[in-house]
Amino acid sequence: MQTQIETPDGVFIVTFSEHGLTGLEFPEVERTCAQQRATWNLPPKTGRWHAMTVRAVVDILAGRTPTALPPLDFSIGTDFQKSVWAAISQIGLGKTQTYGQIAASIGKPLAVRAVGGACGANPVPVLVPCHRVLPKSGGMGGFSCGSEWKRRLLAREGILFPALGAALK
DNA sequence: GATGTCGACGTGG
DNA sequence: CCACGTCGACATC
Repeated sequence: MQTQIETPDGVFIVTFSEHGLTGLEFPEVERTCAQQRATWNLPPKTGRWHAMTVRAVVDILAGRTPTALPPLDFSIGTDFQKSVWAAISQIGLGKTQTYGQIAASIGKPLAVRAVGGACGANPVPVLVPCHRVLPKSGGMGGFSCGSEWKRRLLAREGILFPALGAALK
């Protein structure tokens, strides 16, 4: 089940399963009306999730900690990915972790690169703040949805990015 | 010090 | 196999 949510930053597209939120996409250049699916069309349960998602995303975009999150359905991921995502979800707003720290926190200090992979596979960016995971070296690392978004998200949380000109020291 | 190469990890193509 | 949203160690200038 797919629907959209509107924010000051554009229209995001979210996908729900029986158990919760399974996907979230950034506003893209392509914005066809084909996906128009009014919320009134959704089952009550999903409608509520939708409302929660809207509020959560808007809050985060505004740099505030969301009061409530919809249930997230990670069942689509592998065990490894689930543990990575769980670890990432615990990063507080305005804080950051390195890929290495995430790897260590799930008991696989060497699987750093694999963490990067799991981040990229994260179906629910923003809510699972994969953008708060930075390379130890100080750069910004990559971002599947476009590094521009990563930078913007971080900026909203008060993490002005040194890179992109200014050195990281 | 400043670079360069390499191995380790899980997933998907 | 190979390529990634990496890191740290070690080898060489």
